[in-house]
Amino acid sequence: MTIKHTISATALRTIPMFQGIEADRLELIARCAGLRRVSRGTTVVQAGDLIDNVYFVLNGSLKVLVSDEDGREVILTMLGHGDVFGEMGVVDTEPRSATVTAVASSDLIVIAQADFRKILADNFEICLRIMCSLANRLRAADRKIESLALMDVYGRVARLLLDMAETRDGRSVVRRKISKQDIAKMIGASREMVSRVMKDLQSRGLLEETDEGLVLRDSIASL
Amino acid sequence: MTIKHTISATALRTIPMFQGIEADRLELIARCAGLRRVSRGTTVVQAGDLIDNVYFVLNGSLKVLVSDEDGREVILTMLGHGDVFGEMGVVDTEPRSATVTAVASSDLIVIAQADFRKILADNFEICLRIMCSLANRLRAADRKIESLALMDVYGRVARLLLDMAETRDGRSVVRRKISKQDIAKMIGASREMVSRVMKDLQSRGLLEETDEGLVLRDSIASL
DNA sequence: TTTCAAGCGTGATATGGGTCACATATACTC
DNA sequence: GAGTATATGTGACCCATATCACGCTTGAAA
Repeated sequence: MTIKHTISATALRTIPMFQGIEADRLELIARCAGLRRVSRGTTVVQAGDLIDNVYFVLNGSLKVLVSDEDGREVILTMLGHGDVFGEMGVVDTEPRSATVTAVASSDLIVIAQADFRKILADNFEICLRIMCSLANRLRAADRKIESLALMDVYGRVARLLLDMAETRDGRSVVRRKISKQDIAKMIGASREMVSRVMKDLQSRGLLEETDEGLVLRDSIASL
Repeated sequence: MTIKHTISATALRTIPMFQGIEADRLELIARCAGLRRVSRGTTVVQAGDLIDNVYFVLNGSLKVLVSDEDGREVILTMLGHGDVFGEMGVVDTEPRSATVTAVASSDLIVIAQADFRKILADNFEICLRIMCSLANRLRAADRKIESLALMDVYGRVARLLLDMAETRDGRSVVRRKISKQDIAKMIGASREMVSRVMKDLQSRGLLEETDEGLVLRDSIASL
């Protein structure tokens, strides 16, 4: 595991969590922070591990997943620039509840748990932002529970695509490249079913594959 | 809506969140707190509402639920003594994401959002505990996602019962009274299916209805 | 180039579990 | 105690989806 101890306050500032924090405080934080680069496929933390560090994603992409004894997986979230993980271990002593794996090579800021706890104690603003991030993840998780319990695979695919889309000159477009395998794991469906559903959505004109990414028609929202 | 402004620091102290807080600070907190009694069926907060208050459950029982446009419901969690809700509104400005309804008459401590934000700023300990509670709820939500995505109704019923059980002279027993309707809504299944599954579990001796409550046999865990 | 691993498309088949349709039961209100 | 809602058992039906079993593509490694 390669950790360089050369995080500048400037690098920290690219993370929303640390924006607007006074320069001298940020300097102190930077001093506890390391950089870790991971390549595609690397597992950063494993479910069941004891908690060690808090991580901030500088760039790249990672998936948070749990799997059962037969190896079937569910992807709980995808993480990208600005996201935090491992912060739950700072406030209690439970082991990691999920595995985090890089789906593309990524740069992570690493801060030891104990250091981060001090940072929280000294920076109420960061405390609030961590709470805010937890609250948002909880809302997202609740929405996922809702969709698993109430919607069929069509609806779940549609919702996922809409959630991943950004507005690009008036159209909703999913830029991020994601495999159907992984879509399936994110919505609790089989890979085959996702294939069939997406093919059908394309033939109905609700979805179009361009080199820009997946373009969604508005009416996909009503599925 | 009946709110009495007569919360004593002693009442606050029954809530784990406030245990171990110094008496004078607790006194200040008590001064912003009101008491609200709600009877069975009362909806305390409604999804979509703007956030107003933070609530702590003194006693009773409430359910947190979301429903879709056809009125089909999912119960996200049950709340009981010591639980908090509405705290997510303190850190951001999203409207309420779920509805909270009393399933038995309950007493709630009510604190206005703005007051609670000040309390957080002055009490790092409470800040940490709120984070801890958010983290635990997130873990529980993730577990629920996992079970919805990977387990069948048998497994989900079994897991729910085990989660609700307490150990009572060597046996796992579910004391809390809960309707099969609500079990169904908690695990994303139909009421009928829950009936059938539980009947089957009883006939296989994995589950027994006594006046103590539902007694679970250990082997139910392997479903 | 060959090769190996991952991802993908698609048909056929089986089934878990939702939905409908009742009959019963239990409880709460007046 | 009558009357009205709310929870429950149970059978029949059938449909949305998982699963299996292929063969095809693509991309990276060797």
